[in-house]
Amino acid sequence: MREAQSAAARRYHHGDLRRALVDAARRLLEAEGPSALSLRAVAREAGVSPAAPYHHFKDKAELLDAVAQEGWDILQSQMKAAKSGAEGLEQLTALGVAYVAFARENPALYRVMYDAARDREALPMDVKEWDDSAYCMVRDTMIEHGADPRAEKDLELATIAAWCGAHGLAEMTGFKQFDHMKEQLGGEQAFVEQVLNHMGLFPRRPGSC
Amino acid sequence: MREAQSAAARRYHHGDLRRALVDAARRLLEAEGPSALSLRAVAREAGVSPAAPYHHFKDKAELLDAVAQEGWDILQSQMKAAKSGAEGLEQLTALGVAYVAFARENPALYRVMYDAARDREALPMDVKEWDDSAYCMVRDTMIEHGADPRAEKDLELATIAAWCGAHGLAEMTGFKQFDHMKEQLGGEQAFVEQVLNHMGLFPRRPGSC
DNA sequence: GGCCCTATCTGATCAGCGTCAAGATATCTT
DNA sequence: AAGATATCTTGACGCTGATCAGATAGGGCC
Repeated sequence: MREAQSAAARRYHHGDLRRALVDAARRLLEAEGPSALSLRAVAREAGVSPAAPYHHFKDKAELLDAVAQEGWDILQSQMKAAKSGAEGLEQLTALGVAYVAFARENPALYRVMYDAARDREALPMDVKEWDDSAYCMVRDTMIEHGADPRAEKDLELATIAAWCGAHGLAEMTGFKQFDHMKEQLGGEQAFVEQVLNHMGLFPRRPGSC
Repeated sequence: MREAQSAAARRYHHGDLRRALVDAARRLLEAEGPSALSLRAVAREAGVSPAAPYHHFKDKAELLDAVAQEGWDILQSQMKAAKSGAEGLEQLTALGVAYVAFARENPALYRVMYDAARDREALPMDVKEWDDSAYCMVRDTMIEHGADPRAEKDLELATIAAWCGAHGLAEMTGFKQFDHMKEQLGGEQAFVEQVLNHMGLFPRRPGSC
């Protein structure tokens, strides 16, 4: 029953229960999906009583926020890797693909992340100032490939449009309505790339097109 | 305690409890938000015992699916109205604005709609065949304004891209990160229009741009 | 080293949830 | 009129998030 805990973990005073709870939550999330993620189940998984988490988190929402924050960190690092794995303008598509891939490979985590953002505005609030944030990565990539950094408004709108498009695609890629198209294009990856290319990923110069 | 019910509604046999339950659910949803939408609360609001709904819906999810279906119907009719209130290429933007406006004005309902779609694939499955569906409205509008109906794949990809973009924008427009930009543009409506215009709403002809 | 203070964890408890089974009641059919 | 059927109620079960008093352990102070 307690094989999931390390020797250190089963002491009365746990050592780092906060960490252990977040890990347990992520384990449960992956194994059982978001609906199974009860605070009591997390406590059970971590091998402590149902009331123990309340010494480390104000309530369930605060635990979920911590899980979500880890999700943003992982997403950010995967996008960083994707960017450096591509060249030229394809970096933008690569960022989008990495975003959607993360959401598709970690659907439960991605959902927790956005539920936290919606319900409690628990997005990293400094997302625009933080140099490594997904937001800044997209914006900077646009600049690196010719977007005018002085057209600040256009640049920001284009970044927002790209983010929204990626988020929408991430949530809808799994819809069965698109199965036929995915098949026709030779897989989900190709489908995602094509849809991304149909979005205005690159900022429009005034009067272009 | 029972003033919410009509005379007919308070009989032992309700008459049309199914309808009353869906209405009660929508009332609760608007008043208290999605988290308050318990089956027991819906039954209470309809003036009926907690077990009564089970004679009309298999479980809570099936009730939510019925609520979601009404949401799609309303969204569709609002988009139809928006299209006929605009001219030329602006019809496409108008469709997008109407979509986002619906989501913003009925956030709880919109969320129920997409949760149903995600968790139980409870989207109107014939969305592509149904002439008045949002999907077909967008696709047909593109054709009416010069998109080549024979480039079926491109057309479909463009429609999907538009849908994903609108959905993403609908879910993210409320984020505080964008407040500065909304203010700068003179309101949320203008913000939505601008972001939509930065998405590739219109299908790309091969080689354009 | 011994002692107390404080942070941490447990166990019991509460109201509310989704769901089900058994029984009561009204409507429909014949 | 009577029996069959659909509908609703009552009562229960196990689960949830949350709170509280009490048990326990570790760190700082003498």
